Amino acid sequence: MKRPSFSVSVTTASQLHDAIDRLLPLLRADASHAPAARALAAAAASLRPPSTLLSNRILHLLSSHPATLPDALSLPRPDVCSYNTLLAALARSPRGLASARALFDRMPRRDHFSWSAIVSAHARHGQPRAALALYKRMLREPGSAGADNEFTASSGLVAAAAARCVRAGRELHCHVVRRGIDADAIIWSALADMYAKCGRVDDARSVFDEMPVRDVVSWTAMVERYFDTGRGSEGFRLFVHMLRSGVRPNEFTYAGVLRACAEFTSEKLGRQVHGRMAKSRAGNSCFAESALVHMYSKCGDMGTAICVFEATPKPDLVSWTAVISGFAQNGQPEEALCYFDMFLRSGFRPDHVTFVGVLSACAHAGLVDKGLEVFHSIKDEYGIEHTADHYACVIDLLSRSGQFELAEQMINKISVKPNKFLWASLLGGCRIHKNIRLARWAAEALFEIEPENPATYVTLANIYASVGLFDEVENVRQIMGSKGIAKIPASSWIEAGKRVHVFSGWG
DNA sequence: TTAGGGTTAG
Repeated sequence: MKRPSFSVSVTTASQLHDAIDRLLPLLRADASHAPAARALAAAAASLRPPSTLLSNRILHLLSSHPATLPDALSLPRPDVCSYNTLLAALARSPRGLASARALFDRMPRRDHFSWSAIVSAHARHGQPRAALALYKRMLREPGSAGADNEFTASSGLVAAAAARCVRAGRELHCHVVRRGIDADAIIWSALADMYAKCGRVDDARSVFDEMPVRDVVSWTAMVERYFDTGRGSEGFRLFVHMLRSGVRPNEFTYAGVLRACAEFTSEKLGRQVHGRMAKSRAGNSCFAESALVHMYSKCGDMGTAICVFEATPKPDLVSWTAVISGFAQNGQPEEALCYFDMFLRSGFRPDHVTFVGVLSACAHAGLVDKGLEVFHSIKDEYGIEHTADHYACVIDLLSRSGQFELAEQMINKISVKPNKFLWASLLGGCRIHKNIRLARWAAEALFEIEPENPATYVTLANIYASVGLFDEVENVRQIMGSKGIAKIPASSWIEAGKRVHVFSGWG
């Protein structure tokens, strides 16, 4: 039985204000403080004379947790601030958009607090176009000419970013500059983010360069934008620039840069970053250390990866998953499964990512029964829905071992949309076991997803060649040529007697 | 004019 952590014995207005200050963070974190909040509300209601300020603060307190939000909604709303408080609370709750909008529409009066809350609510809840329309409506609304400020403008920018609408974003940018509301750091961050989300990384960089203040977060965000768009070298260059500017990286910066080192398999840079991390407090987070494990395993150095893991003081789910997946990807499935056992014995609960590692280990080790057992346990034992990646792994497992009947059955009753890894796994299995019918099926699906990927054509041609279907090989070659997918020198398709040799690469 | 609204890194 939990002891009540908060006792209500307050009578004066100032005692009530103090009590609200103390209770607010507690209630936010834990619904068990709901009775204390209700008691404060009762005490405030009996106070004479009544105070609008106090009742709005009570409203704020009660609306800060879903458990007490209904209490807040039943209280009187003396002024626009009361409405705004409830509006923001509804906008924060996962399915609260409709009720937030209904409240907004019923409000007797609206100010810039109300508009920024409703615009950002629509942007956050997947309705960015509606958010932009509301922003425009605000500008037209009689009597609200001065309503837009840096708060409403940044909500508008979030909406433009979410809608991937660079036209609206640029308009807002001009508007912000014209109105002179570009003075604070948040609006600059929102501007840079808007351009980046609209695919204009260079514009985001221009905004970044003009920012009046840049902190570690804005630097890290800008570096990440380069990585996310595949512009690794610019990202690394900006990271070095950041270090030279004297900005100290934190664990987010390190994790992002290491992830990029893994992606671009830049082991040398990764080791340098590791060296720097070792000297910094930020390097001590298990978050950054997981990124190190991931980087080393991506670069094929499981020895160092495991050293980093063993030295992590408190490895978490992500650290364990990085090790398990690392072993699986580096052709050491037994170690992967061994670490998975240790992980389970340490009392952790795997998540969907952990299972991708475990299943791919089973596939690499050819452990069909174990893999199927794990696959079924994901849903039956752990209550986790199967993802497209789980299916891809299990199809890999089945088709590598030639169990095409089961693989086909599974694909036909799959509960998610099959991804390219699933079809590529099936195609790979068909190559080993020379299954023409399913190879065609897989290749067709891959052509739909990635019409330009030469690997699919080459694999399919290889499969045809392996069973002597040379006309089909020629057919594939011609399709590739006609689509201009890759320049294939005729010498790459050498016909020697009755054998066609298909190279998997060309210069 | 106290209370309520806005951003960026995994």
